[in-house]
Amino acid sequence: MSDPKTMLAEGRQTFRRKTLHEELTESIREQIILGDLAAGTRVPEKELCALYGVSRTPLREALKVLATDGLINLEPNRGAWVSKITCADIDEVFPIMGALEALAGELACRHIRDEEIGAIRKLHREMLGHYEKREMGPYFETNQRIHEAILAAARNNTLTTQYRSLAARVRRARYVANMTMQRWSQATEEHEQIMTYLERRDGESLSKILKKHLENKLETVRHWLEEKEKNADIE
Amino acid sequence: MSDPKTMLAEGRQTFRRKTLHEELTESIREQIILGDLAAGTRVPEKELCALYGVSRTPLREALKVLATDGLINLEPNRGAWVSKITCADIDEVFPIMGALEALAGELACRHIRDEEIGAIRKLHREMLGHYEKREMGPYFETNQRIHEAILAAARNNTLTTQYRSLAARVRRARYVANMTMQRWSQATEEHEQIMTYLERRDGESLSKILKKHLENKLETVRHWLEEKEKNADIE
DNA sequence: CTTCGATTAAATGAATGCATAATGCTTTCG
DNA sequence: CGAAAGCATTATGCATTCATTTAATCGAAG
Repeated sequence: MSDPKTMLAEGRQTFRRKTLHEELTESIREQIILGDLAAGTRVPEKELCALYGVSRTPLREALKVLATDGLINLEPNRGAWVSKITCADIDEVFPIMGALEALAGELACRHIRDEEIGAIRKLHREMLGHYEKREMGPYFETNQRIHEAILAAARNNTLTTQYRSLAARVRRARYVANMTMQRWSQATEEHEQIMTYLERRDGESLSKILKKHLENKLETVRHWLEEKEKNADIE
Repeated sequence: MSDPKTMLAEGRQTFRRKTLHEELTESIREQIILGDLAAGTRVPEKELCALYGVSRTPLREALKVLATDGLINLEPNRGAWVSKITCADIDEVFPIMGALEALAGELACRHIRDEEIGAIRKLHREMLGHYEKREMGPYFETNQRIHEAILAAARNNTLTTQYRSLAARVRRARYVANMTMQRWSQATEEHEQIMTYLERRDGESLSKILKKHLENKLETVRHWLEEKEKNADIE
């Protein structure tokens, strides 16, 4: 897109001084995604201003941006919250991510170069290693990099942006969700198929399996969230 | 999502006072979509402030939001432009819209009620009337309402939001693009099929035809934009 | 005449201050 | 003793002001 941030990303970003509100947006977004700012907590402007040592103006601009991204809720005269993830949310978001990943797979098969497939294959093997050692954290990490690589191969910046924006909203949940061993092995199997279709450049099949992969992922997160919401009712 | 704007939409929005920056965001967004603010024009803060009679603070907040929506480009210390629509842009955006509409169709078939199908059928007939009378403007209008109705039937607010955001970015082009008669009749035929599959609640087929519909739409807009960019090169 | 540089004007980035709406507490009355 | 109303405090919305960057114009040197 004609968005300067993406267009000039590689060439200029390094020495382009960022404005305060940009840095704030990134920083706060990260805090939310990583869970440092827990879902549901209020975000008083004054407090964050003190924390970052800035005035309210750039902070408020950052909050507006995060609100349109869906990470924060703003209500006039009532302030800002870190938006909660509910079952209803992920029921909405995962199918969309599925559709986007399906498209990404289709496009990737058209555009991907051999060396990129090689790189993904490597990531895939790495992920298998983590699976066998039951290293959940590194597994997630590598898993995410694979999906990012497929997105990159799709050569559609807007698609990447949209996907990331949605992913950020649910990532907090995905980090914590404990997969059952059964689901984990199933996911790994799906990834095997993803790899196969990608190497065959079979866009249609890749598209389908990616969509299904997301549907299954939804089930995992869903179960976890239902438990959590049940517990939350108690307090 | 847990966005208060959507959650409280029916119940409270009517008597919830809007803030200045919200009104500004809406107003400017509309101006851009309708083409009152032409693509590529600079948007000096001072000028818009004078126009709306507000200070720079809420205006700047509105611009930040529009920038994340992709309607405006912001470059630090250099100001804001209404983002241009290039061929590259629509090549990126239309496939995504296709994927989203396909999903919408699939979900709609699961959730749509008979009376909703009836309403769409009515819009469909209305659109056919505009087609036969060659009324391009009303045709577009009705066409858009049909797609909106399908989205509504999908019962996925996030999907609707995402779709609208993308649609806004290309709508300016779609308004102006002149369809050839051949393309126009093809589009009408596609809509006939859309209607059929929707009434059969055949999600898979509806999904496919909607995706294809968007692909064809892309071709139309593409041709028009290529012409335009050629002309633009002259100046 | 062209080009490089400096100075100045204009526009954006950020901070401060003021007005207003919302919340919590106290007080009073039923 | 409980509930409602009024007041005080706090936080947000917006305007204003100050600082920094960009760019434009004018002048001087090659």
